[in-house]
Amino acid sequence: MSAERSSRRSPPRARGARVEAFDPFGQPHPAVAVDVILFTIAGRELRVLLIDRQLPPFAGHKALPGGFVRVDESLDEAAARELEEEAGVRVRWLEQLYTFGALERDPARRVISVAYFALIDAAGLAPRAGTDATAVGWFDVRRLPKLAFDHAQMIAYAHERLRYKTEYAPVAFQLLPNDLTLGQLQAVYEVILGKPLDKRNFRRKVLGLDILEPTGELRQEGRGRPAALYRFRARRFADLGGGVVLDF
Amino acid sequence: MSAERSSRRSPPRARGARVEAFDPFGQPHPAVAVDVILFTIAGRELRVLLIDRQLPPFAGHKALPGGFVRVDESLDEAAARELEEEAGVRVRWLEQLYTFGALERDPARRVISVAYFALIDAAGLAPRAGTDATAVGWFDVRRLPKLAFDHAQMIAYAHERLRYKTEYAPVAFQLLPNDLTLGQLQAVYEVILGKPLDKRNFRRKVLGLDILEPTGELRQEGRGRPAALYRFRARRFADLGGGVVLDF
DNA sequence: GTTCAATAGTGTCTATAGGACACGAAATGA
DNA sequence: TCATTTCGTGTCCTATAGACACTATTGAAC
Repeated sequence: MSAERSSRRSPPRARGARVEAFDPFGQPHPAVAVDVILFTIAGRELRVLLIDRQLPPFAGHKALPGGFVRVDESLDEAAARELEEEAGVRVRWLEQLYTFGALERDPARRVISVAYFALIDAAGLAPRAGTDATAVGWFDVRRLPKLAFDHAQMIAYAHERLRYKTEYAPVAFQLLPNDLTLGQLQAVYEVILGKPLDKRNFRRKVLGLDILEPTGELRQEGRGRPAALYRFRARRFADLGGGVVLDF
Repeated sequence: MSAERSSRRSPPRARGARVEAFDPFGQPHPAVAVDVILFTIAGRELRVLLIDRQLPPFAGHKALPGGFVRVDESLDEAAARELEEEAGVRVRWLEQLYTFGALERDPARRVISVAYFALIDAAGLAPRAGTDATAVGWFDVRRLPKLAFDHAQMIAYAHERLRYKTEYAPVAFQLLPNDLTLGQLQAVYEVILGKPLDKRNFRRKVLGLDILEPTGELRQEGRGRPAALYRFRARRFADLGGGVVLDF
């Protein structure tokens, strides 16, 4: 939701007053925001990026990065921009999740929020606080703090979509570096799905999909026998099953 | 789409001027609309409901029913209301499809549109023109006229979602009366999926789902041997796989 | 340098789901 | 009564996925 998150355009005002946007004919009108659920994998946990809200409503609560959509940018652009501004994170791929439009989801005014979700590999784990948000951090989706607005619902829905999508589309690769081992990949699947997988069945299936090519190199994964490295053969993200590829 | 569809709140104005909504701080702001893709089955075709636009932009074009979201209604309510006002159709069930937010999708101003889709059985085939729209009609999805805004894209996406959903959720029942024959049901599946299905495999699968109970009656379907009637055991729509149940 | 601990890598059997496939039964209309 | 239309039924085959256990290679500890 995101009301008043953009401090740039949200001067302090009286609490309790319901302030609305207006259409060209002077009628009150819902405002439009985007919120982004950004997942990563670390420590065998699925984590989501949250920021600290500074302004009411929900000042002091954790919230998803997000903010109002500008009139000169698309929804996809707004989501990518807010993620970069508020969390200092650039993503290659975004997918629209759902649009939340309940009347009282923002207690201060009527805001409709288009939720997006995105995935990032562990290398992007150190987000810098952006201009708008002071603190940024990663939280285990199974142990979330109290969240502003309906952000808990958004995260739950995003997690569900991620689970479904993992079953039929190669989205899990977004959570790993380009070169990866089958052990890493299986660990990612196990974290997302929340259950252990059989190693032999997993390898048979993944290798049968013909989306991995061996690099010929080996990698030492802690101790133990070194594992063969593979590279994800993304056909320009054509088979990610929807979503938006950001080209930069 | 849907800009200026609500004639009630859209007086004539100069062409070409880009009129925007404003947020509480005087900044230009996107407006929010809903559009509804309503499908039915008739004449072994999948048909979609379209209305005639009266006002620019795209005056004279066919368009989806839809309009601006009011500040005192949820998105779901707005979609149901517009469908009833513009097309005289009440539906029991709606599902949010996608939110379209490209900059130039409405040439007159910035409008973000939340698309919904809904299904209705053939008994609802005679929609009355509502207050806003003069003419309402059903069109074969394979042979659509030129459409306003990005409505052709919306319909294509809705059709795709309907196909996917048909494979795993019992949505097809929305397109048939309460009491139905397996022949009718198979015909609906064949129209949605666009391919013939094997009768014996179809019956084995559907009956194995345990969602149909025989009423014990027979129905004469034209000529030929009478068919057994079944009733869909909707567990309060709990297994429709998402969407909004409207209770009235 | 031997042993231990940790991870990598490999094949078979079985159960289930789904696709292909053809004919007799019951009704209507000519 | 005959031709036409739709209803209703069972078997085989194949593909997919789950269950299941052992050897190989490395680093660390002793």
